[in-house]
Amino acid sequence: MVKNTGILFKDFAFFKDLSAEGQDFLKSRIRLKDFNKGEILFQEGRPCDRIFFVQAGRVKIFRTAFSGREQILEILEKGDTCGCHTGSCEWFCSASAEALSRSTVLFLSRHDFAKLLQMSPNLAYALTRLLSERLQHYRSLIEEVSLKDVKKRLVKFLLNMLKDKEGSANAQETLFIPFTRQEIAQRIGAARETVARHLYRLKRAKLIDIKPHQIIILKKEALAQLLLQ
Amino acid sequence: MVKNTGILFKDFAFFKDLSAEGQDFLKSRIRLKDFNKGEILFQEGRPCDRIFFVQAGRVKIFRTAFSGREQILEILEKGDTCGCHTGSCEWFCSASAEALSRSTVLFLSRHDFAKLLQMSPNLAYALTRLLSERLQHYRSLIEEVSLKDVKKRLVKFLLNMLKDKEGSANAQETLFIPFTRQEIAQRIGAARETVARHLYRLKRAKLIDIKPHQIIILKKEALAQLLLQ
DNA sequence: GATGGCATGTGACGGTTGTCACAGACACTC
DNA sequence: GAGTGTCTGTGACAACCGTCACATGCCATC
Repeated sequence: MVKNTGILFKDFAFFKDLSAEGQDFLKSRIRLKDFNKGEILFQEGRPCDRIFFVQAGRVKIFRTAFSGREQILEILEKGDTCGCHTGSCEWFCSASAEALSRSTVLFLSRHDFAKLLQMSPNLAYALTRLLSERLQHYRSLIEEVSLKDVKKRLVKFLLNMLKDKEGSANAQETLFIPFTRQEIAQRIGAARETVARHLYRLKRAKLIDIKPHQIIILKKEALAQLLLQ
Repeated sequence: MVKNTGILFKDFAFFKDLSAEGQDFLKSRIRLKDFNKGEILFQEGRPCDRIFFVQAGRVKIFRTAFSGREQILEILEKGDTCGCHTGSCEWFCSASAEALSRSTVLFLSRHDFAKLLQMSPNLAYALTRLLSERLQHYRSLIEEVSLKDVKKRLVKFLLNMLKDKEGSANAQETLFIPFTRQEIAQRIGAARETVARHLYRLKRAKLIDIKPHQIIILKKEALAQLLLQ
């Protein structure tokens, strides 16, 4: 079932301080599973009996309204893990998860993870850091969705993608966008059409250029300026 | 400076598993401070060098937009603590905090708290739980602000207040509302006027009744029904 | 009892945004 | 190359909501 678990500690900074005992336990208990694009890892409201770690691919964590509209809470990539780590008090999934592309995921039962936490105090400490970072991300998302209009949220999204890219410091940068307009909309809490409209408004203002799967940032400073209004 | 620290372990379930060593350390390092209504505990963006625990009163954690509009992220009461607990990676406050009423707050420096975490593995474990719960709260808030209209958010707010009250199971319940309309609006991400309008719409529909500082839930089931649309 | 400050209710108005509908572009399969 | 499905842009429209403005009510303080 578990192929090349050696890779485990390379991909997950999270496990790097695990004791030898903890490593053995982890290796013996962890399970590997592949998901195709569109497959559901778990669903909001269902019993939550295991936690997972993304080894490859991209997984979206999201909430769905009765209307069918979705809000993406976060997108997990290699090395990331879901937020359902409490020892015992959280019995139901507080969100759903779906693979955005073919993904490889490591699973551990809640029970085993709790045991692992008890065995390795360092791990609990590392977890508090990880959860704290997630908390900050959520705080920003709340502020944006609640207090900023779609235009600002979109610009912030583009500038964040640029930051993550951390490439050359050119004034003109090409962003490869691995998301559909629909997915961008669901991330920033808007409708697909509204996102398309704002993108073209930015293009007409000559702040960006739009190519298939790409967005070229023409005036980074001017975009940043838009956020300060 | 620290009067009757004995009360510490009674009010904070969080510290109950602390080792004797940890207790001594905590008692020697913790500081107490009172805040009047409206006073700022810390401000977004400023260096974040200490964490705090609310012993009495109510403290709002919030974000402010350039426009001046606020979104309340959470309200801390007796026994609660702020979310800025990471050991070293979070140097700036990711939100602001203000006392909603006269409040007594315990302070610990970041450095001391990190030391305490290292000393007491149980504490780190308890902290992961606490952060996980906060994460869930944030997930709900994001969904509501992003996917629900003000009417639904308001009804959800009322029903949550009813749940927290955990009193008698009467069909007709009186809620004491310790918030101004403005504060309710800032909690659910809306404008003061919109909240007032929706409240009166609910009153005209005979689902609630409105008295000074009180809201009487007349038809709990019908209110819950509104959320399922 | 008069005054001022604050919380509140209400009307008018405009802007943003979601929804519906449809057409074009593109990739992929048969 | 035809057909199919998905992604995308765009127009029309209604509705929700925030903002401004103003009146009212309540309370505390003097």
